[in-house]
Parts: sequence; structure tokens; C-alpha cells
Amino acid sequence: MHLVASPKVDTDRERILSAAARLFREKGFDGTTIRQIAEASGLLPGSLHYRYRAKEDILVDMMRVAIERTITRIIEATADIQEPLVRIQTALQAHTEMLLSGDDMIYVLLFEWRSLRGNARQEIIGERDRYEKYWDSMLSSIKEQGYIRADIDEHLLRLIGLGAINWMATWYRKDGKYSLDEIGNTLWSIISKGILATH
Amino acid sequence: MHLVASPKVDTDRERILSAAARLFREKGFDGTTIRQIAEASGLLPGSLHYRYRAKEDILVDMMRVAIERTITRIIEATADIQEPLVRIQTALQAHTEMLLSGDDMIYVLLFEWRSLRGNARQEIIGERDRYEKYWDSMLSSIKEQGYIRADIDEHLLRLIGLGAINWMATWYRKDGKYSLDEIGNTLWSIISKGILATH
DNA sequence: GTCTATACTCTGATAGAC
DNA sequence: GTCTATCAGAGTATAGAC
Repeated sequence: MHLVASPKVDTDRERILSAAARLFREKGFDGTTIRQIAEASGLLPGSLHYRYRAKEDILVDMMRVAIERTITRIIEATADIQEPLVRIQTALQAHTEMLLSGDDMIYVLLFEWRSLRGNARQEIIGERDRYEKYWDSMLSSIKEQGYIRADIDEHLLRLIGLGAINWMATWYRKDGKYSLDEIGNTLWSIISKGILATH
Repeated sequence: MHLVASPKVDTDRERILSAAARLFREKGFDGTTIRQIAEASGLLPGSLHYRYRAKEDILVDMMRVAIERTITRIIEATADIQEPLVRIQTALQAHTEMLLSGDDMIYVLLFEWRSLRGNARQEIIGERDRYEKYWDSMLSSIKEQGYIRADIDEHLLRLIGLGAINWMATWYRKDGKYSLDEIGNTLWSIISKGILATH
């Protein structure tokens, strides 16, 4: 435990985690070997072992980083926005961009949590809950203000909405048929009309 | 290659695939051993090898069954329905029930395709395309009839809608807070109002 | 068709020199 | 901190008796 982060350590950590994330995404956690991670990080297996004692430790550290980034990003994106519906739209757009803009760690966070065992899994699930709670409180507040139809459960709305986005990671391609903007606009077009209370 | 399926073979196949599907769902394809599948099927590893020469062959066969079931189910559910919006609603409900009603093979089909390599992966992706094409043609036809807003791309609508459902497999619990009916109603409430053309 | 027994390969993890 | 070398275990697949 050190109080001031060393740039070198942070750089190494970032390089290792990025390389591992790309591999985990392509081949899965189980399908990736420690030797491959070491090679992709420019290290030898023994050196990698010095940073991470076990393969699972790499995954856990990666997921901690991914969750922290996601929470920070959503809070920053919505910080200065008061108008309720614009708040949701902005948060949805930020979540979509986080997931589809090429950060493999976010993808791994969503799809590889089953590779964690015991305490590690519990810890990451707990961290993910923090993120989801932020959404729930935002949606609850907006529903209380009367912007969302009363017959829609806001918790279920969050599960359905974020689910639609999370699944995009399985089909979205940067050079594919749909742009990020087009996807975001269509999603918002459907959701906003789908949940809006008629005043 | 035999022209008439033997009941015995079908029963064995079903027993092996069901047992394997439950294990693949719980522990993942890589996390499951052939010995575990054999034990759960009431066979010894050598006997299992007689039916499936490689572990991947089990996964491929399972996915073929899962896709065939899904396509059959959706076609049957919508066969007698003419009214366009009811057709979509019925198809959505059928897809949701297929996924959440406890058939582990459907779950494995959605989440373990990355464990397939080369030709096997191409084949399954092709089969899955058949299913998605059925949705696309249904939605296109309904959009042409003017039931869906003109500014919504029906292909993107399918990706978003089925994505919201597919993701449910990650959080739905049979004894959880929300019933299948409640989930289906809320989803339809959002989607129908979200896509409906205003006449 | 089903079983027992095993060959062969790969992997995660470690020991210890430098 | 980084490297070489290696261990111990696990896993798939197979051979061959019955």
C-alpha cells in the first residue's frame, strides 16, 4: 500500500491490463494463457507473476478499473444537467459510448464475471451494484417528478434499458452499418416515447 | 446417417445434451470437463466419446438443437395471428419464454458461441442468422403496413428489442422480484408506445 | 456399445539465479 | 524487478478388452 502512485507502476499496470483485456475479450478468460498475456505485455511469465500472483488477480484488478471508469464517466456526464429527461438521455449515451468505444475492459466486466470464484465474485458484484444503484436513484427521482409513466417500474426499466445497450457489445462493429449516433438516437427515440408520461 | 431416428438414440442425445447444457451454463464450456458431462449423463468418459468424438461436437450439436427449437417455437406461436402488432407482441413473448423458462441450451446458445472455433462457429452463426431473418421479415412487413414509425430502422429495432430480452438471462431468477408476465407486460408497454406510428 | 486404463499435451504456479 | 527452468496437476483424447 503506497500513498502516492508511481507513474511507472501505473503505466505497467495499464499496459498489462489492456493487453489482457483484449485477449480475454477475443478468447475468453479460460481461453487465454498467462504466457499469452505476458507476451502481449512485453514481459516474461515470471515477471508477470511478480505483479499478479494468480491469473484471477488480473481479472479482478481489470474489473475494478472498469467499474471505476464507468461510474466516474456517468457521474461526470450527468453532473451539470438538471432537466430530468436530458439527464437520462445523457446517461444512456455515456453508457453506450463507454461500452462501444473500444475499451475491452468494460466488455470483459460484463461478460466474464462468471470466471470469478468466491470472494472475488462477491466483491465485483458488489461494485457493480454501486453502479446500478446510481441509475436506480436517478430514475426514481425522475419518476417521482412525474416524467415517467406511473405504471412502469423504474427498476425493471433500468434492467430493460441497460440490457438493450449491454447486448449491443455482441453485435456492434466500428465499421458496421450503424454509427454510434444512429444507435443512440434510435434507442432514445424508442425509450423516450415508450416511458414518457402524457401530461 | 440413418433415415429413421431411433428413439433410443434420441433419448440418449437429449439426456447428454441436457446434462451438458446445465453444466455449460453453470461453469462455462471451458470450465466443464468431459468427465463431468459423462457422469451427469450416467455414462463413463469412454462411452461418451463414442457418441461425440470431441468436446466441441457436444456444444455444436446442442446449439443446433437450441436454434431449431427456437425457430419452431416462434413460427408456431405467430402462425395464426394476422393483426400486425399482436404478431410482434406474441413473438416477443415467445422469445422471452424460450429464454427464461429454464432451457439451458438456449442460454448456452446465446453466451457460449465464442467457445466455437473455425467452421463450427461459422455454421452456428449461419443458423442464428436464419432466426434473425425471420424477425427482420416480420418487422419489415409490419413497417410497410405503416404500424411502425417511419424514422425507426426495423433492423436496428430488432437488435435493440431482442437485446433487451437476451440480457434478461443474466439477471432473471424464477423466484425473483418480477414474474414472466410482469416482465413481458412492461417490455411491451415500453416498446409498443415507443415504436407505434401515430395515425 | 460400454468399459478400464493411459498417453500426451498444456497450463498455472513456483523456485531461485542474476 | 526480471529472467530461466521446471514442477505438479488437470484435461482431452485414445487404445483396446469385453
